[in-house]
Amino acid sequence: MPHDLPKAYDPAAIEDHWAENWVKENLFAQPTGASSAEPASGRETASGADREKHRPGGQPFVILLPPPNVTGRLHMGHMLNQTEMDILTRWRRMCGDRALWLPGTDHAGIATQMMVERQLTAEGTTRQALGREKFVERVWEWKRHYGGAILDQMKRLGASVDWQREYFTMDERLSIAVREAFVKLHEQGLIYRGAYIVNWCPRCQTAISDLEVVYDEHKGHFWEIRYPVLDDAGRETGEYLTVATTRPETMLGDTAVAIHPEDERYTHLHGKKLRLPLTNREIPIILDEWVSREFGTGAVKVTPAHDPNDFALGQRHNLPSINVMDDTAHINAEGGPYAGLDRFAARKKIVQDLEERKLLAGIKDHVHNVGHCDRCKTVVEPRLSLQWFIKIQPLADKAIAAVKEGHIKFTPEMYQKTYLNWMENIHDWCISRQLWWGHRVPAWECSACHIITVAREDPTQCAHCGSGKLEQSTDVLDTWFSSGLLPVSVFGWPNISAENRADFDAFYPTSLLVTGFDILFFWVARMIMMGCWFAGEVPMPDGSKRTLKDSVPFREVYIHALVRDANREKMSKTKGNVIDPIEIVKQYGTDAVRFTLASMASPGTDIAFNVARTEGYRAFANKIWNAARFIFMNVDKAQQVGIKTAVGHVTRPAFMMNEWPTEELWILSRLNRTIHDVNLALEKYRFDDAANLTYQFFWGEFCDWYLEFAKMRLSFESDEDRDEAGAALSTLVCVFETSLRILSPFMPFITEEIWHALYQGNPPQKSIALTNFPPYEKYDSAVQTTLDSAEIAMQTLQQAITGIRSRRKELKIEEKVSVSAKLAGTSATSMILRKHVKIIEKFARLGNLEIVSFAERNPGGKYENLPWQAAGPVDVFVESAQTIDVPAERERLTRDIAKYEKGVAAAARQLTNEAFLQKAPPQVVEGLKKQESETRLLLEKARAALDALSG
RNA sequence: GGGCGGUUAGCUCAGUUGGUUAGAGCGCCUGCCUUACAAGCAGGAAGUCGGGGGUUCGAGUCCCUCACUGCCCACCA
Repeated sequence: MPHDLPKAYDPAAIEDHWAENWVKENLFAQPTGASSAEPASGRETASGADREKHRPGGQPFVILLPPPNVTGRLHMGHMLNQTEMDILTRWRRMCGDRALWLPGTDHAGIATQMMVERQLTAEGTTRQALGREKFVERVWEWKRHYGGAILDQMKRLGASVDWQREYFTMDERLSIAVREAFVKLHEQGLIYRGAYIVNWCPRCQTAISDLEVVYDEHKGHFWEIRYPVLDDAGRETGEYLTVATTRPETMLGDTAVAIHPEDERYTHLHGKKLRLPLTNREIPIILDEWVSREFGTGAVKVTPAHDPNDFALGQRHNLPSINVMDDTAHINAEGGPYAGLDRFAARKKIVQDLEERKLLAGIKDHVHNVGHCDRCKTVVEPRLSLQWFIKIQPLADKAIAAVKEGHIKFTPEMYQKTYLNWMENIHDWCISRQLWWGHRVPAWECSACHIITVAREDPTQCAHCGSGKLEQSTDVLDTWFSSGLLPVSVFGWPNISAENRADFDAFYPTSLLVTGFDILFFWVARMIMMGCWFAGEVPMPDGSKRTLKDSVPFREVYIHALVRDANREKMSKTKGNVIDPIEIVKQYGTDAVRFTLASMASPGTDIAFNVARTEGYRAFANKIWNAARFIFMNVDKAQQVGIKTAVGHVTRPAFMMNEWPTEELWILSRLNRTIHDVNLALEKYRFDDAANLTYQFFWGEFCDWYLEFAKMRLSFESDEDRDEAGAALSTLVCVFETSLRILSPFMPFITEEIWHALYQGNPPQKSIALTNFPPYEKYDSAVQTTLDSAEIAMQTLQQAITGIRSRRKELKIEEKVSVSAKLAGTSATSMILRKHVKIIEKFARLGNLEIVSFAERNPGGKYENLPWQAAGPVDVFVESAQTIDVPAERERLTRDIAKYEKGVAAAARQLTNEAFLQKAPPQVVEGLKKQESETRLLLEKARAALDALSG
């Protein structure tokens, strides 16, 4: 029997099953092409205009999953990222949009190559021994076997992606896009090849881009080296020019020493030459204003092949460049006696040799930043080498305009500034890598004329001289070159033909990008540049020219925070504080972990992931589970006496609304408000607000109050009881089912399980994910008035009940003991209370309840000598056989009096202020007046009570 | 060196355009196995909103300043 839920919620028992089911059923596949022309549902929610943006059914909502590395394992950052995307996608799908969430993996050049190389090392071989072709084959093999494990993990998390559209960045169709982009940019003169200083990783043996270098502060040294000054005949004059360097080994490649032209210390050296120690080469002294007179010794050794600044100097002064290191940062033949030494060994030896020759003037401690390879942490060597670059300015210009003109919106907003700042100071992008795994650069060098041919199809002869001796460049492209193209390439670019453009027309630009700031420049910025550049060439569906507005790869970017450990430390393998999401999921369930992440995801703040929080949300899931059990139990009871409980609507007649039980009107009103607020929160990417609102509604209102109230009506004894029970049950089921749909984007598993059980195996859809997100109802004013007064009534009841309970506790009355109590209020309040005497009696465990109006509240009889307790609009009076704890009572009252006095004084201060009365808005003044009089009343009561106690 | 954040209860965090007595979860204290749930229920304590100054009738919220803290960019050898 589907209603037979186990007593305790056990996520492990339900989640795997649904995760598999969703994939198997292909539940979230979005068919190719143009809209299925589903009519607009006409649903309306509160924020009218805002909702219009996407609310009409059938509008595309497209998210590209930031493709994880094919070698990747899921970490908390992924899980946060995916939870956010999934919540939004599920929500929009349920709102009637054509939601498409597109998954894939990235070939991740360096990372993957490293992985397989490590494997080869273990086997006692190397990629060089294997050869390029075999190696690449090997990587493919690896990818087929182990790659994409992360997507399986993603399936386990219930990500509602379209698995039919899964891509890999090295897929043929995406490779075609990469090639087309390269060739086109080359044709446009925006790709060039040249010898420049690039960041070189000696371990990876490849160039890397500026972004892939991370700088660490390093306590190093300044070595001050004396370079002998030569006279015109080339003899040492006995004078020395001292230079300071942090990398002495690069002196082997020095081709000058630079000084500031106006540095008076060195004026006499203008035009002179120096002997470069250890190599005996003669190098000139050059004058350049770039040199800072204050820094170091004011004389800079110039090594154009190993430093970007020196390279620029070399260009200005026509200096030769001598590259003294090989690909592995060992000194090459240019280094003479040092050839073959590793750079650091060479450094040591050179310093030693200089010292022996008395050419070392000093060693100073010097703290400076040293660049490391982002991937393998090896110290990066700036090095002259022949690479491919993108002349980035024209692309950056468009990318800047796209954002400045508001075609792309960042959330949180501040990232727009970060983005623009980077984009406005961008440098040309080195896109070639000396790796084997990746997209080959489509350029061929002719061995006859040495001219390069760049082509879409592999050329058979040189475009320049016709020679057949062509060799393709051994370089591959930066991984981010291909991922930068994804928004266009996944929808078919560059093959956009009349028959073949349905996807592009329907889904480009994508709606939203959800990602971390760590790849803002790597990926987000590159996608914007490439998207604007290439999509701009694709005409609009109607044939008109595509403007920048529709060329952007996405309309919005939501940037989320970092997930840290419970102590706010960055998670890292070396620190050993990495939390494996899969482990946590096994322990607490996916739903609880998702809810944890969502509830903590306030924009701009890092998330300190704390399992205590997850425990709390597992408890929440358990709460939902047990609410379901309770409801099912009653539905079954009803069924036994012949009452059928339909799911999905309230059965009480609307025209009798005023007769409905207060709690029903109240919960419907709260539900509607929750729907409104959750929608609003999700629109603003306030996952935390949305989650907390839902939590508060379900636990704090639905379970704590409504369910408890409803229990009083759920009796199936007499016929009369049964009618009432049936009606109560149908409202209960309706509200519960609606709550499940609100919860479903956050907690897809438990809601799916319970929802199916609710329908006893005959659900109206295959999944709760395919139902509608509850629409916010805008009621007409008569209905709204009824609901509003129900809210006031309910609040009064809650305050009365809580007040009595609190009073009982203070009087140390045992919970089981039934006592008498008296409540007083205004005539309106008394009326509400009288209507609900039974409820109050039950909830406050009273044997007798007397309700009076303020006018008649004077204590007497058994209540004599007992103080009143104010509970909002109600005065509470509880009988007690026990003697009162006078000191405790006095303490409480004194505390209250102090609080009230403070409140009254604060209010009075403002209310006697002419300026406030004049300038503050009337409702603020009114509110304050009301508050003041209420507080004053409370104060008087408390004082009277204290007096009574003393007297 | 330049830029951007953060500082609110013991902990982790909310707090919309300045407006009534600053909230939540966890933790803590007290009492309850009340037949959906002890992963629960009921009640309770707890904050000079980092310091100082200013604007305003009114400041957690706006401005200035200081302190501490985190991140991003740059990379003068």
